[in-house]
Amino acid sequence: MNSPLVPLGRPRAERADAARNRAHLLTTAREMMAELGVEKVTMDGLAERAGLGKGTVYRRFGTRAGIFHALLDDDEHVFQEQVLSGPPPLGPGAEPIARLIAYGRARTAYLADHLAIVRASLDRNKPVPAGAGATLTRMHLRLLLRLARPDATDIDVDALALQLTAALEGPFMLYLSAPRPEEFAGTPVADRLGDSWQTLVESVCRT
Amino acid sequence: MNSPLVPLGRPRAERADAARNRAHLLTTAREMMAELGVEKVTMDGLAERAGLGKGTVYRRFGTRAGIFHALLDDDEHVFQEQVLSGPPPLGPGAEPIARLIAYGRARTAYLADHLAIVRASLDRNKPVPAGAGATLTRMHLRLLLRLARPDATDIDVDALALQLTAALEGPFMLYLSAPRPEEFAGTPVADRLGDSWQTLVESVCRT
DNA sequence: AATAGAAGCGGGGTGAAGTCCGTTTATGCT
DNA sequence: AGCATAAACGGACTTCACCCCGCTTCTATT
Repeated sequence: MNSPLVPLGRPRAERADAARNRAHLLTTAREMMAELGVEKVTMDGLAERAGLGKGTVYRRFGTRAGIFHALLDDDEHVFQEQVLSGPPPLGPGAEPIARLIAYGRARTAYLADHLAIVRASLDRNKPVPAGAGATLTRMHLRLLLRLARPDATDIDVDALALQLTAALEGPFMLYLSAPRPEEFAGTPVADRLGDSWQTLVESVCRT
Repeated sequence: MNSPLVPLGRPRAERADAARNRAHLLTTAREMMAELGVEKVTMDGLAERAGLGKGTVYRRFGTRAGIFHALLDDDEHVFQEQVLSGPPPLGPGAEPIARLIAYGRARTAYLADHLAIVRASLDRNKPVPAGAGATLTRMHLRLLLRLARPDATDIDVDALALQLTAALEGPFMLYLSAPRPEEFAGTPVADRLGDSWQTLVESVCRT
């Protein structure tokens, strides 16, 4: 018989060699990034250095942005974990407003730390920054806004969440020029944006 | 003698043939955009259709994004004019808060109208959206914020202006997917963002 | 009107992203 | 172990943005 009636919940697991290659490509990409800078990580170069064909690279990651997206994924996951089930005020348990502020600060720091990769993971063809970060931010802000202003029937939570998402992530994605990636992490700029975020949230949530 | 000691305040005016070619290229670009969509406007294609060399296109516009930037320029100029010397509340003469709200609504409408071109004018290499829009927005918001909250020594006007700029323009640049450009102009989405902007500004400027 | 020299022009060249498709290989079944 | 098959692989190919540089044309000057 066909052993399991529902043999494969999903298409089937990734083949072992494929998984190996994915890991290897990611490692190689990180090396190249460290050595040459983000700009110099090309698909051809990566494939060659990894000793694989270009087709393979594309099969695994789809696009150049996809590689950086994958690179981000681990860290993004850790971040998400802390938001969803870490200690307050970032995680659950604190007042919504405190959580909003904490989220903004944490996200600001995260973006500052990952600036180069985040930029590289933007795909100029697809408008929406692929899966990860922005969507999480938007969902989370919407949730917290609703909690913070449960009464407010007058405000458009979806639109506001979208705008605050942009306010939080936009400066890094669009408006701050960063010749040297390390220029933001741990510098006043990130702090100022964090402080300013707090002011913004406090204003918006004042009843 | 060399007639004028400071013969030319600027490098010298654009040569007549160059100006003609620029205009022709812009016209052709508009045609191609209307006919084929933004994506299909390639540098080679544009040059060929205009009956000019690729080199010429590059000399005139520098980069692909530069073309769309130029296409935007006229409208951007009109917009700027209205902000700097049009009738209130968009132009000078109204209360700062009213002007902030009016600016946001006008800018939202503008971006919705020009979505496709604005997107195309983003240069994935240069982080800062080239000259025009964003900088104007940022400057203007900063100015108005200072006027609206002259007392506030506690808030970081620069950072806040940056975040509000992102809140205003970010949704169009990054987060709204627009398979059909006309989907936004004049639809609830733009209105909702405009309304939401008003709420945001009112919150931030409440003393 | 002639002229010098700056500004403009053209199109072949380069590097990188992304596609295609014939070949190879892992995997689950017998 | 042997086999069938879907998945993975590789690398040539296409397309596109952008560069380079020798040649041409405009325009200010005399």
